[in-house]
Amino acid sequence: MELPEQRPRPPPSSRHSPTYRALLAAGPRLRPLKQVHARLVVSGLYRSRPLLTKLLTFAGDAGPSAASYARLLFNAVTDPDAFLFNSLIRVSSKSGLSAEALLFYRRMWMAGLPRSNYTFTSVIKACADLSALRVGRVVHSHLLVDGFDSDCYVQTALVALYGKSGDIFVARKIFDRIPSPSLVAWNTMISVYEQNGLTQEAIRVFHMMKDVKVEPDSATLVSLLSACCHVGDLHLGKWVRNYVADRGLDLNVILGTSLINMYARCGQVHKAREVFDELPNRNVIAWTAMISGYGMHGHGDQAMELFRQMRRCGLVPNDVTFVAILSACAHSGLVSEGQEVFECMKLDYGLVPREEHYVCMVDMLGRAGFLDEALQFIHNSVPGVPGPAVWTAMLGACKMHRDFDLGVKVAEQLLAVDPENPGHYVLLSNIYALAGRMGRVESVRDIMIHRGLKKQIGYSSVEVDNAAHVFHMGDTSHPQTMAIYHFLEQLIRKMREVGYAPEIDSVMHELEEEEREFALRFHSEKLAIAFGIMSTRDGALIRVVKNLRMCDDCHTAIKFMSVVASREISVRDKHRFHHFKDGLCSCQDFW
DNA sequence: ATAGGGTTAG
Repeated sequence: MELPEQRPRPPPSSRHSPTYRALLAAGPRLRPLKQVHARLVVSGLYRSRPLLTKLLTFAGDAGPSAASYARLLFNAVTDPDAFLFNSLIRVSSKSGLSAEALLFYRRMWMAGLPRSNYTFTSVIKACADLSALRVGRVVHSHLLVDGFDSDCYVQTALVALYGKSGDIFVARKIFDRIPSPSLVAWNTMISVYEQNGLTQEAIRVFHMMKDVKVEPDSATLVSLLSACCHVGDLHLGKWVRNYVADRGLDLNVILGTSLINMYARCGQVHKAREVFDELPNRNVIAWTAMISGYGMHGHGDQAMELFRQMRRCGLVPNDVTFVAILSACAHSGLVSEGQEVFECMKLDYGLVPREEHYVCMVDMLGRAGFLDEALQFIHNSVPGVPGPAVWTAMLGACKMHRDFDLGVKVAEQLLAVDPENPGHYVLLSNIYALAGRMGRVESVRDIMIHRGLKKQIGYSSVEVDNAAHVFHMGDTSHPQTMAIYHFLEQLIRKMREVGYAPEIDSVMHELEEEEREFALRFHSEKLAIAFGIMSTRDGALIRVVKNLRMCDDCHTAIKFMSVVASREISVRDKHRFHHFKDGLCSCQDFW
């Protein structure tokens, strides 16, 4: 009987020399590579450029620690050629050593070696990772001189470079010049829009891509899901979910994590959990996403349970995981649990708390009403000068528990630490108003006008007829504007009849007195909800996503809306979900 | 015989 030949890997092409075959068999694994390296040196083949280049690229792909080994290989060569430089530049930028990649590009140029499209893709990627637009433009001019501007790989890299540096118009211009963009080029353009906050444009480009029959892959879908998160487009999110299932696409951990995040941020935390349970491979990031999802919905106990389970499974939580779990504790009033977690972070995992962790702790103590403890924590436990985020959390607690005198002191601290942020002036002004110090309100307003500081622009989006509709404060751009305002007026009248009284104090201070109530009535979330109620069938859930934190008045008003319109209304603000039903909010007013 | 572009968690 003939025995099958025992071979661990398929045989590399027999045209290759034994040494080259050994190299291919080693692959991007450090130990086998070093063995082949030794063999090269012993057999005197070390001067072979192709062998050396292949060795170097494999070394570069062999994990983060291998980059220095690749460097070592390169430095042993006295007269490196263009191929070897290209490999080294690529390896450097891939391992996050972008600045070194640029230095090697310079050395290559000084050595008088010819640059190719291969050179440029790697160098441009290095520039993109550094957001080094000025250097990037110089490199761009080099490639124009050398005539590589119609190479599709180079064009795609340029789109990413300009996109990452924030110059989306140039990115789009380059993209539009690509005759028939590849899947990767489409993905790059979509992600550029998404990363720059132009969600609607990202979705539009995705539809253009579908129109020209380019099949999306998992990278496309990951960007698309991120877009769904931004505007709360659950319909599109579900479409992605079905697309993955119908095509039998591999539910890899990145795509799976994006789906978990999408469901959680679109208000369907149980669906997020379903995806989480289905995921074949779960890493720390997937666990963190799920924990954070529970936290956002005020399910601190479930977040804690998952955190414990994660540790039992032997996974190592990282600093981001701790932000998620601490924030979950803060939003659910789990003070002693949170304090334990904070200690565990330092003792069991040797992590050094960052500002965000301190913010969570202050937030947690403050929300729960332990204002003195929170202040003490700032003074005793936060190292160095506490940053603006710490004071903002403290200020939120002062407002929530109506200690306006302390609030004023905290807000003044906040402004002292970061005098450039317009949002901080608004906070200071609001707390002065709440403390009844109207003279101060006026002077803060004058300072803002004098220094030309503007508030961040708020928006809310609501899903109607399977599409996200975006509203700004006092928005009149919607085709049904008149009807929406009329409907909202009527709604507010009914709300007043059952006891709603607008809280004028919540209005941004820079408006004139008579404008205040008007502005309050037309905050973007109120417009979005009015449009949602008038455009959907009785009893349908209204889902709104807002980019900023809701104001006090809106929070109260929406409770009344849920009563007079008999609707459940879910609002995701900057920090968490608010689920309004029968005049109550799921956050139990702890927000 | 040698080298390519895009994607994830607060």
